Amino acid sequence: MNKPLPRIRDVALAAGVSTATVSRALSHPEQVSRETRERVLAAIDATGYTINQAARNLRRRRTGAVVVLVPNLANPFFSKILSAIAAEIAPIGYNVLVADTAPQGQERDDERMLGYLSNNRADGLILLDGHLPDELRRDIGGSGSLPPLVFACEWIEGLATPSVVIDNAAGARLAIRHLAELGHRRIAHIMGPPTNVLTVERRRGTLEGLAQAGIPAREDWFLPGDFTMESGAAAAHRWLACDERPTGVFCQSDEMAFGFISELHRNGLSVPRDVSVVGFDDIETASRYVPALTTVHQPRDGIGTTAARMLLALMAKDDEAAVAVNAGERRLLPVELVVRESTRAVD
Amino acid sequence: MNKPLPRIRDVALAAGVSTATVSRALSHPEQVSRETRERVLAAIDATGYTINQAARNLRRRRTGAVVVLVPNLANPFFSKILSAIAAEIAPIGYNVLVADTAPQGQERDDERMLGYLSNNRADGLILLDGHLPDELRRDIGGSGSLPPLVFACEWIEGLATPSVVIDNAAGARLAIRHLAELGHRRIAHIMGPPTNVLTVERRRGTLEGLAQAGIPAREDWFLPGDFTMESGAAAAHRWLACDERPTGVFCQSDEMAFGFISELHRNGLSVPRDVSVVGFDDIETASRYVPALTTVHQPRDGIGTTAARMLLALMAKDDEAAVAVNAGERRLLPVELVVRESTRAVD
DNA sequence: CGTTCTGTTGTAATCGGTTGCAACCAGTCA
DNA sequence: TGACTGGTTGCAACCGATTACAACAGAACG
Repeated sequence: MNKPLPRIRDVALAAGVSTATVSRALSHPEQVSRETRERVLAAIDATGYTINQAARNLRRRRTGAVVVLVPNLANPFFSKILSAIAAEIAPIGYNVLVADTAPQGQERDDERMLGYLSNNRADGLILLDGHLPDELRRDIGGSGSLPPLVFACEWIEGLATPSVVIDNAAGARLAIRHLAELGHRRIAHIMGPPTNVLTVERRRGTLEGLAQAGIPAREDWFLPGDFTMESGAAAAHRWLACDERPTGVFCQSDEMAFGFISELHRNGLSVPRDVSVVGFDDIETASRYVPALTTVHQPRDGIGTTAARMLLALMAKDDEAAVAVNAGERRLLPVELVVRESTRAVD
Repeated sequence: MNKPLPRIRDVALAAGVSTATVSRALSHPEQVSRETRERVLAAIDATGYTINQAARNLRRRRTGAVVVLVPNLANPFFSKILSAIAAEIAPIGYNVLVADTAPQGQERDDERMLGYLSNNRADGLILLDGHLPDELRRDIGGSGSLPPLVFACEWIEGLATPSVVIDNAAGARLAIRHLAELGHRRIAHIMGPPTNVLTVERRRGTLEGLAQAGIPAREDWFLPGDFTMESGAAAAHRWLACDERPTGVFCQSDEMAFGFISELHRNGLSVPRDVSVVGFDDIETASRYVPALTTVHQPRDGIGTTAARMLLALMAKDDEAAVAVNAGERRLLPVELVVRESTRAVD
């Protein structure tokens, strides 16, 4: 039933050449005469040979894989980016290996995460998670034995690593300005996890936006959250409890906006009638929510694609100098505000 | 900068033993005396040794990877299942390799997909996509050189392959019965892609449900769709055009329900006031949609977890007979209806 | 015609672990 | 004391590709 797979030797035999020639016909076709090449290809066809990646990788001293560390695979925001990365990298012949840094139901397993990073596991690394174990931060900083690596979306403050990110502060400013232009003066702000870099940046942008609009910031209207729908719902209760309710709310993620809006709905309130809401991310559902969500658009495809291309570039060049040049490069992708139905002018 | 990684030989040297002993200390600790084992572990620590997977895999004639074929990574429904699979498989020491069978922006690349299936790419396979190239179907049917494989969610009619699926027809019956019990007699049905097995099953369940409720099926109320929000929106227009509009709509996916509802909303209609809507899947957003969506719940975690465990079991046993027993096993997971706000009794 | 060059092919070492087999040791038993 | 046992360990042959190097043939050249 499980007959042994044909090896390169079998192909060589069938084609009447040496294994070296077969190997070259596959890896460096230009080094083989047309005639032999065709004979080899025919033999491969005849034998049904497929290359043994493990052997090739061992000899070539590489792994043929790119690891993508995702904070939460189940989150559509990340899976879309992952999808774009895969679409870019897989056709080149690399395997895309996903690692969920915070798998559901399990606690973070730093041990295993570190395992992914050792450079005999992958030839390249894309990190969508800026929240890494300290041990690793040290590795990245020092010249540890890490493969080329690119951050996407998130990053680690103070580390000069290539990364592709959006202008989070600018996005937040856009959101606030939009609300301000609609006449909102009492603006609440639902935030992400306190230690998250995105939270910090968007918070900064929010403060700047408020300042630009001449609206004094009220810290008690900066509500805690963690990017999830549930935390958005929790924030809704805090909002309901305000004695002077803000008329506009900027949520640091679309999912929190959904949670917020749906919880208000359960309490008989409606958006944008009773309050205007702006999200952040522009995930797929945003345009099909009720009401369609006004939000800050992130080019998720672009993020994934760009990160993948940067990584491939890094992996391609062994040239130390060139790598050094790119070391700290931070590609900044533009954000834009998409105005839909969830915001309206104050009465 | 890029000093060579320590090899097993270096560890052996440091510990004063042979490479064989180091290898055994790692792979078969019980075969090594406690004393030596500790010495080896200390040496590993001291040298910073990490095992070279390519070498190990080559020698062990395995790949250490499990491939998951996903129809659409960007779809939260699948990414959640993938997440569950990863959570189950990664801790065991396997790499989880994802392959998007229909990557965005690119056409299906059957050539590459087949590459993933050759058993020197992965030790096991989980297929979330029942729509496979013919060439492959043949491989699965025959005793080709495929690794153990499990279908999840979808499957291929007529192939005796282990699979974990939900009772799609039962789910559809539940949905229809619910609408019928609320007094709906004019019921529309928005379907998935015609060739999809899920579409077929759910359509069958729908017909059965209608029959059980004594409602004659009206084929002109079976609207085409493809599981996406956009197709749901398109169906909304067909519904609007009906001269005698159905009062209840069963959508074969939550996303189509979102599309349908949001498009009605844009046209000034509201759910469940003007029409009751039932979805299918119970994706994360369903409970936070406005209105919260009544839908057929799929245990996505359970699907992923079960599929992963079945695969691991298959991979573990070399026992041909045992494999044969499991060959056609179809694990059926239960569905249930979650009643929320998007449905109500007819006036 | 001898020499050099170019293009093609084969030989064999190598990548870095794993594991069958044999050697060895100490302890047990007759 | 010698045979035997069971537990540890080392030797060396693998796994299956890649590639440095050498060999060789034919072309081009003086």
